[in-house]
Amino acid sequence: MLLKSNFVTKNKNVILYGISLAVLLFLLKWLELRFIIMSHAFEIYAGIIALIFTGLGIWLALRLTKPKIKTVVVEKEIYVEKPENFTVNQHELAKLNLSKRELEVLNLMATGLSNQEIAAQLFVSVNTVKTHSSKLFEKMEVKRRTQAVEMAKRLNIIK
Amino acid sequence: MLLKSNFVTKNKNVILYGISLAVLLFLLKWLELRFIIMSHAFEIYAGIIALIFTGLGIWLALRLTKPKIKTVVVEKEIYVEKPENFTVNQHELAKLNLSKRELEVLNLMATGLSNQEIAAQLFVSVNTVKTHSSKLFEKMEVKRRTQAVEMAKRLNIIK
DNA sequence: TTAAAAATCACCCGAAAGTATGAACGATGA
DNA sequence: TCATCGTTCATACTTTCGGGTGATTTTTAA
Repeated sequence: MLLKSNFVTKNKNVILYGISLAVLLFLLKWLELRFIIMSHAFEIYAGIIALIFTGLGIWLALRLTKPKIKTVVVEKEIYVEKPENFTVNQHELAKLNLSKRELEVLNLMATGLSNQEIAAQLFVSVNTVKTHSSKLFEKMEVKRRTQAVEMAKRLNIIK
Repeated sequence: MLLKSNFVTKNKNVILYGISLAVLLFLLKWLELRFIIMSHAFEIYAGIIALIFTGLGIWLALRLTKPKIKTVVVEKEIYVEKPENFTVNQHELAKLNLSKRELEVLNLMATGLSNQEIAAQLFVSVNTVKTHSSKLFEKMEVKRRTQAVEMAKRLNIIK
């Protein structure tokens, strides 16, 4: 049942064409009887056939052509929780011209460590840390470690 | 010249149809001469006309109609880093149980301001700012402003 | 209405932070 | 080779920060 229905659906156009053909042949037979005896009736008859079948062809073509499939890709944005794709802004970092050690101190500062703790981490004296921090404040043109950290995070030079 | 060329281009299909028609009529006339005397030749003739003009109709339709376009929308998921739609983590903020003023001080601290500057911003004395900061350090269980700011940013309670 | 919490301010003190200056040493590069 | 820069450290000094304590006033909630 379903198969038959499917067959009908699939061949709908072919069946319609067949029926149309049958109807037209009947019509033509009738026309033949009416015009066959008239002079020049044949040319008229041929013209009518031509017109009708041209129309039929057009109709068929419109039915049977498969539509072109145009694929439109719509980008759907999915917001992800800040993935760890942090990349250092090398340009800004370069502009600041910080030394390796100064940058280390800056990073440790950003974690909230005191000079004492930073000194312990780097195995140097507190005075050294102070020197580094003073120089990096100067280079960054800030007055406090909090400002330095804020700026560094804003410029994406530390995570 | 250009106008004429444009005209030709625009009506190319119509002209082609005209020419096809002329050729076909000539062909039909010839066929008429050959088959008119044969028995049942007329049915064959009509069939040929029908076939040819059906083909012509199909050809015409394919030429003259705009191609059908079926648009298929495909959603492509692209992952975007959460834009600056910073939202305060109310849950974490509530857990800390900070007062309005303490949160204000915390926010100003995060911008790198000193207690002196914060006091000026809030039109209170430095001592008041100190009191607020001390209490918020206690609530956040940190020892320094830098730690407080680091924690606050990590917990998404300040921008 | 009354108690608790928040906000305000003051004073003191020690710790931490930051400035200034100088010095020593090694690496780097013109 | 000489100058520069980075790193290290020290001393001395000032400023800022943070803890502790206490007090007053306002706001909020029970």
